[in-house]
Amino acid sequence: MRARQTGRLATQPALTIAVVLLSSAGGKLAVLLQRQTGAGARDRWSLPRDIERSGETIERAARRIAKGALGGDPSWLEQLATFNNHRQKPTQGTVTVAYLGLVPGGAERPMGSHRGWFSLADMPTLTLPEGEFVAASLKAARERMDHAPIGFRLLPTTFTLSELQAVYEVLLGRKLHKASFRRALQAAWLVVPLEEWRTEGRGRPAQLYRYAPRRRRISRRSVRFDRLV
Amino acid sequence: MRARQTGRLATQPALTIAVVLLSSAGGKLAVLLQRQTGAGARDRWSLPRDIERSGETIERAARRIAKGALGGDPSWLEQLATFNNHRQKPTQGTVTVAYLGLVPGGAERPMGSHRGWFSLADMPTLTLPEGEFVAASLKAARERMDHAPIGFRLLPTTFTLSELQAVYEVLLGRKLHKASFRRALQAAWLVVPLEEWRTEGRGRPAQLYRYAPRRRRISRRSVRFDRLV
DNA sequence: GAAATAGTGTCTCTTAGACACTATTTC
DNA sequence: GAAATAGTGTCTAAGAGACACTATTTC
Repeated sequence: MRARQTGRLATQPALTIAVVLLSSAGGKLAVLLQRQTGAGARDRWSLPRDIERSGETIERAARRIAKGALGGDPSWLEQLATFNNHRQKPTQGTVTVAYLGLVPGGAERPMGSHRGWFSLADMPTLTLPEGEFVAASLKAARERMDHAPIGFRLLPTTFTLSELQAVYEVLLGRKLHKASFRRALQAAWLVVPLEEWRTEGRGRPAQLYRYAPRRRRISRRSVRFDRLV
Repeated sequence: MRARQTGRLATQPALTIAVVLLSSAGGKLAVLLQRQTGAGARDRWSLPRDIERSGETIERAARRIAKGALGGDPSWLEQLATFNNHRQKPTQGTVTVAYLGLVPGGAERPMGSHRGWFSLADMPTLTLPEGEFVAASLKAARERMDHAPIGFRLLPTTFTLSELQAVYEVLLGRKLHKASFRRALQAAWLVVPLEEWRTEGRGRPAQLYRYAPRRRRISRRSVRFDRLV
């Protein structure tokens, strides 16, 4: 039952780990792409990815890849799913574990010529599997946004409530009611106001807030049949 | 960059796929376990599992394993996550993809001596990784219950509303209000009543229902901060 | 002052949950 | 009739969204 000495029948190439790094920039979601480096690499953008190293956990490999692409740690890292490319014959047997990483946005780094943030709307065409990873990451972010503080991980440590609302509007795909949004936020005891204000062009300066969940309300959630597909 | 001919450095054993099959029985959730067969197998219960076969999709492998354990297809099959057992030295490098399968309950099959349904409360001790798979499957079922018809997949095609409510109460971990539960169900247009009734011991017979989602209400869902941990 | 953005008070409509019932069965 | 389960009508309190404001900035 063990792998043959030839190493062909019951073995397969080491796992590939790909990381979809999402951030918010200017009211939109952005994904980090990089040009493939090395000799035989074609000149196209792709997700940060690498092969798992010997003795390394999948989780640690994902963190290493994210760190290598960002220069720092993401604020959130979570496994998405495992795919195998059964479509393409040449890469038959390739198994990729996709991860979702969230990066505090707002800083708008340019990131150089071989690496950059691309708005999801105007993104270069990726390979079919990589496109699926990005789609899966969006789906996951939207599904988990009310179980995990996804919105807060996409923003820097201090933010305005309008910025927070904009992130949630992008994730939900629709406009939210301002007063209602703030009431719900206040009732959940998730943010604390700072004694700082930020002026952004015209208009009244907005107060800055920090994510600091305080009281853990016993979430007496009911069944939500209305969200079923 | 390709695997060496020796097949040791950049390769690893084929993927293992494990399937957590959940069902509802008597107001409780049950998981399907089987005794390991074959020569070197120790006499303990474990999840249905197997190695991915050459050229087989992970998804198809999971379906094959589920079918082998059940004798039929599960009503729901979904990838949970991919784990590697970094704790145990001998199995270093073992990568397991865990799947969640839902099985229509109510039939209460005994399933023989080397295979059976175990209530989650009084389940034999599993290995550490397999225990994690079961825990992850419960977590996933609970998290996705309002995005996917988890409750309906755990019940046979016809069921009473009390049975449905009991399933959701197990998933939520708390009692639900009967009138409120039925109102929400009716508003979502998810079930249709049949002209059949079932008598269960004492009490008024219950009308049977069938899962048949009709009108797709435009789910104008708002942000739910109250569910954040 | 105009335009733009931040932030709030009040009203209404929906809905979850409580309460109290009625209905139909077995014993 | 008692006990048990199914199923419903009504009230209340909470919350989401609409509307209409006030507040503070730049131009």
